[in-house]
Amino acid sequence: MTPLQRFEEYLQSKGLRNTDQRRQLLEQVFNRHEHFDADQLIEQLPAKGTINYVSRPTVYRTLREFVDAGLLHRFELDGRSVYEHDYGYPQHDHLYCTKCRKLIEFTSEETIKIREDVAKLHRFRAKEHRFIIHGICDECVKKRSRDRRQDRV
Amino acid sequence: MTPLQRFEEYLQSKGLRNTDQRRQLLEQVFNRHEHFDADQLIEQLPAKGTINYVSRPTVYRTLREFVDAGLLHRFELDGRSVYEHDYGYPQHDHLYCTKCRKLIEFTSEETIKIREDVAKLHRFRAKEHRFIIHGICDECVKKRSRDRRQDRV
DNA sequence: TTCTTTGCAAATTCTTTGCACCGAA
DNA sequence: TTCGGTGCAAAGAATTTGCAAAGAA
Repeated sequence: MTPLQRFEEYLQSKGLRNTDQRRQLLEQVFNRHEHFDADQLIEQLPAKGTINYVSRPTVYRTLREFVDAGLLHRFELDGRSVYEHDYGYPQHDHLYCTKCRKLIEFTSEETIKIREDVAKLHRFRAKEHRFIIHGICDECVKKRSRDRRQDRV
Repeated sequence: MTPLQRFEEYLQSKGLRNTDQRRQLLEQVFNRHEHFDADQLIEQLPAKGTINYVSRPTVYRTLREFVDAGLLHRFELDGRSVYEHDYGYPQHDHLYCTKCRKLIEFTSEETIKIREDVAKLHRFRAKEHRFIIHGICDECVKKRSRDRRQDRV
């Protein structure tokens, strides 16, 4: 089932309507695979006054629906919401470069095991988790040492 | 070295000043060990008009200094900043009950190992990490099933 | 004295809401 | 025809900033 089909089913089940704006946003969101926030999505949409324009409140409302429908994952980074594909996409965690703000995905079976062990130990009903490792990515480390060399010349 | 001594040293090294407000906030913050956000801290401070009142902007500015000084850790939860003791306190991660909003600490050596392995694999300079498991704590599970039983009566 | 700090008010950033009109089913 | 959806403007929540007065060293 494609994200579109899945979303249509969700709308049906909730008695919601399939509008131009929702289709437009779904297409933009599943067009590419990168992580994004509300502003980045709005930037890649048709501008105000153009055809297919979608207002900011509608973007926020629709992103919430995508999360409810199980199409997107939401998490917080630097105080704002970041979204990524969820539907049909395997569980993973992230490395976050605090220099270039890039998110790198990683998977580790160990993580799930820790989650289960810890939850059992604390009698805790784990629903989901966020494991984010902050640091500097390889590119930024290289760029920085290059810059330092040039500074000395 | 107590947090106060450590902070005084930090202020010295930066050429900053030891004010009533900073001392007041340090005392309030290290008085208890719970996690807190800016609002919770402000609530436990003397009210406006009272002696030892500290304004909201100063609370935010000072919390940032405590983080810079290595006294506090900051992380994001539900879109706002949460602080906890860092200085002299061992590394740990959290279970977060989405029902009662309680934060439960846990430690796991495995977590550090995953962080190291993943960082090496991706040539990533890891500085810190946030591992938060969302779910329902034991108390809330029990309370909920109690409520359900009563509903049926 | 000098330069940092503070409180106030206002600005910012991100997100949500009220409401009148529009539109899918 | 009936509700749900949309855009607009405005409201909110959390946090930050400009500035003049107060205060530490």
